[in-house]
Amino acid sequence: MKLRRPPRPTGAAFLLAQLGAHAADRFAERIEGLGVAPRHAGILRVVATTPVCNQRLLAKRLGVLPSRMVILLDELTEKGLLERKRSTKDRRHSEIILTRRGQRMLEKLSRLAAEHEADLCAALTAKEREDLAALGRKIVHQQGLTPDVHPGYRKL
Amino acid sequence: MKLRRPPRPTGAAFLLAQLGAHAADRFAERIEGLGVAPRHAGILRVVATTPVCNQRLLAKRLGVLPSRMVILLDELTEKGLLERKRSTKDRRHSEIILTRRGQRMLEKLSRLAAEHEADLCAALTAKEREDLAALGRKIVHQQGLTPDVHPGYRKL
DNA sequence: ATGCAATCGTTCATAGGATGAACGATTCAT
DNA sequence: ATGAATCGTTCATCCTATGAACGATTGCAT
Repeated sequence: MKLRRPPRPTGAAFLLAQLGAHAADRFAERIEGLGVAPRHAGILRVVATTPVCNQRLLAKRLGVLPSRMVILLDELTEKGLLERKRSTKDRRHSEIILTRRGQRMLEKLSRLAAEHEADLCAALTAKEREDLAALGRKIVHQQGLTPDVHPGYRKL
Repeated sequence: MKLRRPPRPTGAAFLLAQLGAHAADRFAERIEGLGVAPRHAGILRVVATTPVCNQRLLAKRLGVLPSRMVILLDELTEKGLLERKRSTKDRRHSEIILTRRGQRMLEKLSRLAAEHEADLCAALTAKEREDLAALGRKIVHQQGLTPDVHPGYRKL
């Protein structure tokens, strides 16, 4: 396929979008065997780092509608990775807690994430990786994004 | 919301996915007023830089099923941005060509992309932007991604 | 030349995620 | 005590993704 060159070299914004989609896809493939999808992984991550955690909070933090969060938590509950515990003080809330199995799953996910990172950045030296992360963090901060959370993993 | 700190600082892979989704969302918002979605923009871009261009080629290059491409091209044709011209030599193919209007749309998109880039990288100096882009290009190359194309813009 | 496989664009059916309205149960405020 | 607000949940609806199948057309082998 013959191509005319695009007028300008590819900008940083386009590269970020391209690489982000690629990274998300590859991560999804990598954890597929564990029986959970990236969106589940994100939930487990937030639940583990949020002491008192209800569904409303989770939904808002992950940028998902509460009605959707119900389904995702149903799936995770069915897999035995977390439990809903009705609060005794305010029986409208249900506290979300990780099961032992959920904690083990989170550890596995952590290992796979490290492998994922290594593969994705195979072209970079250790210093370059840190430079890239530092630049990324600058943008995340200036753009007002919540660290360690991102919306819209695609697929599954 | 009180949070325990995640065990490790955020890795480059996660940052890329987070920033990529953010960049894609912001770009989608920015071009919304033009009446086209990011996936349309991607198609126009490829059509403009591919001299002889049929639907099969487009679909493969953009990672979309041919059946989906039919619909996307229908939408762009309805907006008068491109035309399907049956090849006289092989009447199975239809050559996709940009209309004048499509070219003007592409120019507008180009301007908005530049603004988008400026806003997204507002936290970085010119040199930092170039460093970021250079690191990104290294990864794109090593990962075997097609330059200037990325799959799966989300939304609209 | 004829028949067979392959190619291209297209239609169709199906499954799944996103979105927002509405509801029951419960708690809070006045 | 009554009405507003909160939380989890159900439901209906829209849009997208996915792949099977089809008609039209062409290339190839015999």
